[in-house]
Amino acid sequence: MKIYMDGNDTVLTHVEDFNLKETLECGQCFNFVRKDISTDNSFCYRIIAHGNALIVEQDNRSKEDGCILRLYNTDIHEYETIWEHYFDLYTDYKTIKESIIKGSGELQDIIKENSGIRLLNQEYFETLISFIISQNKQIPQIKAVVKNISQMAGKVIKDNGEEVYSFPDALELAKLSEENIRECKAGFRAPYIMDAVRLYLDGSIKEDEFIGISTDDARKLLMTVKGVGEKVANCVLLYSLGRREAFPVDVWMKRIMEHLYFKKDTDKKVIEEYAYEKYGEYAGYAQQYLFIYGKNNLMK
DNA sequence: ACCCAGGGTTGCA
DNA sequence: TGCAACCATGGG
Repeated sequence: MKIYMDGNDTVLTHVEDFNLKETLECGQCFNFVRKDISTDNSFCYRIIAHGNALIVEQDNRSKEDGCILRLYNTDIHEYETIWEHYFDLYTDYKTIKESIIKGSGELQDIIKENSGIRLLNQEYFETLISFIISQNKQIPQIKAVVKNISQMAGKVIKDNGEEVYSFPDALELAKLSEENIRECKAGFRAPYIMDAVRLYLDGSIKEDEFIGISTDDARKLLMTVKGVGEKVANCVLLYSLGRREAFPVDVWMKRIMEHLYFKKDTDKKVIEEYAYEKYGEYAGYAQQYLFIYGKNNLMK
């Protein structure tokens, strides 16, 4: 990978195993919009993360040498402090993909076709609230609630001539009433969000509490929040706390794993443990490919 | 007028 | 421990 500045933009070339569309639209992230300047040859998105807004474009014309990414109005410092980590760009996906294919040949085609999916490293508090919102909702609705909450409690960010809003931190969110949160269309999840904010601010689930504890203990700690069960906790672990062995099992992952391996109705906890035995530290990555597999083969 | 959405809690056996 | 009703809201 090569990095240089072009005017106000940071440009990355020879980026391997990276696809912006696959990465954003696989259900791990809700704080982005596709920009209408996307074309057949390039995809352009605005992502809001870590208090910043980023317009990023992937040019798909140069596949042999890896892709080209343009981060608009972004200097190298911002790239290195925020986006390199966010996009998981220092992780070698070749090894990961080879390891998964070795144990699961049936995923080979899917991994080759979607070889650019990356696991993002998102902000912990935002991820926690977002996946509390996600329960029993579809992705467009989740995105709408995230946007509503940001507009109500976040900070204004001026980005390329437009005004957008950051996802509020815990102190900003704490200023809202449960009724305010309901107005954002959070529905019955509003008290769950209140509970998460309360526990975050009293320190019991802040980031530091997760340092040096096992993933099982981390999962249990997250599940002390009302409205956080196994699935939501695993999403938070996987997408924001760097626990790449976490394996969220939702209704679809249950169907997919039953279809591929169990051939019968199987408890979600059993599926999660099987995935950890089969994929180990790469279980979370495998989950992304499995989901695409299911989307292509089982969902209609 | 239904039914379901990448769930979780509560209540009741 | 297991199961199913219920939870707001929007879209098919």
